[in-house]
Amino acid sequence: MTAADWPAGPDRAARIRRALVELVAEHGLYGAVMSAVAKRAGVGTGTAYVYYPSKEALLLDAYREVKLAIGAAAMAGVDPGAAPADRFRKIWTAVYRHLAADPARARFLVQVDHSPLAAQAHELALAGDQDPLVAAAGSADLRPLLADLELELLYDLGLAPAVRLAASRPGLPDHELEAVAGACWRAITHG
Amino acid sequence: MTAADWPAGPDRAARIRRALVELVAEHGLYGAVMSAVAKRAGVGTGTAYVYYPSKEALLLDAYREVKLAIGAAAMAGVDPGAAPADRFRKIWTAVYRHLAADPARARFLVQVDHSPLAAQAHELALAGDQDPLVAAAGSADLRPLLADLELELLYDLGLAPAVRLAASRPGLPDHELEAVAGACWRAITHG
DNA sequence: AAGACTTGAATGAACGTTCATTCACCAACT
DNA sequence: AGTTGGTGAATGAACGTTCATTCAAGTCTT
Repeated sequence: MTAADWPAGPDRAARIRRALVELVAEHGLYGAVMSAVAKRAGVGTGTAYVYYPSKEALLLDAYREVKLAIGAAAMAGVDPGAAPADRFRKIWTAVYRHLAADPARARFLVQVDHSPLAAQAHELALAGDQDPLVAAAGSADLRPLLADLELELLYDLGLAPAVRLAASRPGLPDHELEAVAGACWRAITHG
Repeated sequence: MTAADWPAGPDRAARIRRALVELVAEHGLYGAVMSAVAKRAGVGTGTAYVYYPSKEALLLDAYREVKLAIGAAAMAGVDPGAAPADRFRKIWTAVYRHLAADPARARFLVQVDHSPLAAQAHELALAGDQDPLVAAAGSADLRPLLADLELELLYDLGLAPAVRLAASRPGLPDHELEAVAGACWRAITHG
């Protein structure tokens, strides 16, 4: 490895997670083969197993990382004093823009969310929580506005469309974003 | 084979498709192993290959079948003279109810729709078309009301929530259904 | 040269697919 | 009616491949 290569790779685990995310986005959960993940990360096959005990553990950790980044992006720049509807729109568009800038993450997320790993992944993501909807739904001024539906359902109708949209159409113009965000807000609130 | 067994199995291919749908719903696209599919269908492993050249072909045909059934259920009992918003609500709730009565189909659909097979599956499903949204979106009185978004996006915001809802919450009461259906309608129409 | 880390060929389990064989069924012939 | 022979759907053990995982050997660093 020369100086032109990665700078002695400060975080190999991060590169491995990133490679997994990209390959899952490109070839699906099955198509993302460990040897290919390692190759794209620029490490040997066995190195992945130095950092993770199994492919599943790697998948779950990559999921957690992506979710965490979304949570941070969603919450950055949200004014806690703003009206609930405005806060929601800010969060929604922040999620979309964050993922649209990196569609591989969006596609990765969508695939994991609809796979049998979803249950474990959600549980794990909620544990250390930073999930934007969970945090937002907890606030006292928002909760009475929300329809009486399970959190999972609120997520599916409210924020998940931003994720799927970023996965399939990363280049929507602002006015369409606002329109869809507004529709999602109406979907999760009463009447 | 006695009279108590399957009635001379008029359609083994149908039983194989059904077994696949159930196993994908239970264990995911990967977890649905051909030998298990055959066992659940009550046939030998090789029999699946008498009817289908590959697992992928079987998956796509099962997808087509499920989509076709949804299309039929969605369109049955829709009054072509009704107002567009009412037609949409009828279709939406029909899709939900059809799948909620058989959540395995809903879960199967969701998994395929978010897998790398989605592109092929959609193409194939649109070919023989019976897709409710495509048919509905084509009608002259509805189209001008719809937001200027791609068909795929209209589907994801309009009808797909009914599918996902049926997959995750097959027992929603009528008034919640109406609320969500209304939200979906607002999402795909202007302003 | 000892230690710590990295590697990718080797491993064994599991998968999709094949194919030699079976056998239920039917038609033809006696 | 009973017997024979032909047919092809059905079968499941076996095949070749692929994959996650392991580990003996190599390469740096100190």
